[in-house]
Amino acid sequence: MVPTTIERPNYRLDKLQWNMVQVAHSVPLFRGLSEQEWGQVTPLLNGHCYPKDSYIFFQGDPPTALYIMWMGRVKLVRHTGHGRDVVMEVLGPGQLIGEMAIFDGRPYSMTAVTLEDVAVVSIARSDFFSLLERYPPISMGVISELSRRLRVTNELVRSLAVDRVEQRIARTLLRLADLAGRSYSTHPGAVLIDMALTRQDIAEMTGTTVETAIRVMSRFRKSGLVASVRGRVVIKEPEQLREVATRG
Amino acid sequence: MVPTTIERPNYRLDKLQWNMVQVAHSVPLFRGLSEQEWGQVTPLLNGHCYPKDSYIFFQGDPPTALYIMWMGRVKLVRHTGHGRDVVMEVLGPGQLIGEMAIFDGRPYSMTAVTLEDVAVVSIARSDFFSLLERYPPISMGVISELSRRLRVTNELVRSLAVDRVEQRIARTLLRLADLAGRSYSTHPGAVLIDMALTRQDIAEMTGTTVETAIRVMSRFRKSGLVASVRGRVVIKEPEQLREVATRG
DNA sequence: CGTTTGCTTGATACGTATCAAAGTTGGTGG
DNA sequence: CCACCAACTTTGATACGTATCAAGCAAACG
Repeated sequence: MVPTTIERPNYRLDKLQWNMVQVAHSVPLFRGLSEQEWGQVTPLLNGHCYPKDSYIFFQGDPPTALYIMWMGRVKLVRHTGHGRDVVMEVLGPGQLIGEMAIFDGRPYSMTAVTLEDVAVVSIARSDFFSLLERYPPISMGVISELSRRLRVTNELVRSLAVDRVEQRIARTLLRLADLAGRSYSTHPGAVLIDMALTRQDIAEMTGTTVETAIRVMSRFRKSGLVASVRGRVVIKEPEQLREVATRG
Repeated sequence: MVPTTIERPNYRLDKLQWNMVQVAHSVPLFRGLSEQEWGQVTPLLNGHCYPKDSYIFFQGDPPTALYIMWMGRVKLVRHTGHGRDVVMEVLGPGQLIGEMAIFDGRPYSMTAVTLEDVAVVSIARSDFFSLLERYPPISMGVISELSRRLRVTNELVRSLAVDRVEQRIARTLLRLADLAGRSYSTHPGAVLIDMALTRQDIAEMTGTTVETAIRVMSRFRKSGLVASVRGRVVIKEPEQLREVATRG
């Protein structure tokens, strides 16, 4: 069986029709704007497509644009001196990329890497500022997204500070399941984490090494908690995994 | 020598005169407002004082007010099940406390504990929202503060994920020196971190145990990098400490 | 196909947590 | 002023978790 059907999203990126009105309607950031205001906003939006495993921007780049996820998922990676990168977050449709850098003008603090074929909408830095000034609901959207991010990151800090690798990985899997989970027919209650995810990724999300991530995942597999299907992780026993995540 | 002079700020909290106009002028959040707008804002502000080691709010409390630091410092503590608390951040004058909770209405995600005598200004949740809607510069201020916090927290995540305890503590000390450092006459170049700071605090800021924090600090002391003076840390050799922080 | 990329397992060393006990300091009240 | 108490600091012995180094294996890919 060729995995192509599961690897590729069900749209052809190169033929994607950019309907900015539709974009403006479905992106949370623009919720709260009136019909007329949408008319003002849409001309400022630019559509872009990126294939899997490509870079939207690099850590250290000057902040030129804010990106809004439209289709697919990206990971935000923080590079460190010694090849031990850290994945800070995985973002999906509707979420913002690069807001911090855009806002304070400092370079992007992370690299945005696509996990699959991705479509995004960008707004030039200067345009974004004029939107912020003119439309209070947009500020609200930004604040809301930043708050959410801060909460997620705080929880990550807590987990890194006090949890052991096993718990951190369990937590991460459950979080990813929330983000990209679909029910998986084989097992009742089983959840497929529907995104390309290497052990290296898991290691970088949990602040550990590939080998340790593999060992933990193997242990989970042998206990029947998870399984791997075509490079994707299936959580077979969400409840038991949750137990692992919370026993400390 | 009585330590009172160094323990207590140079103002008497109980006699603090709340001049809200002055507050509004010097808090970054209100920068960008006109004279007239200040007049609208100040009636919504309430002054509070807290002695050292008291709680402004607890993790889990319903979000009733946003606080703006005026004098002194607080730490934001995340409690975990097993007595291993995590200090997420130390905040000083001008910074916001509780914005996230206020914004999304979920309970405070951390406990705010005063590190010394503290004066804060509070705004009721509902009042804060009306300010946000009416005055775009305030939204900007909130976004700015959230961005800053997110950057700091991201760096903490990176550090917890890849650095060893020694480096994490070195980094933390340098960060605190930036925040609350004053030059210390004994040594040229030496910096006194002017806040009450137990080894327990250091441990909770770096995701380790008291014992390990103590061992590392002892090592630093024996190498002449730091010293302890009346419960306060002096960085005697900032450059060497920076070297420890960045070698990895 | 060969080559790359990701996965897996094992042996070993190192860092840090944990448990235990004693020393130090600042504050309190007699 | 001293004695005492509680909180904080220190040191040591030991166990455990995880990183590191080294190999081999499987699957994907041009």
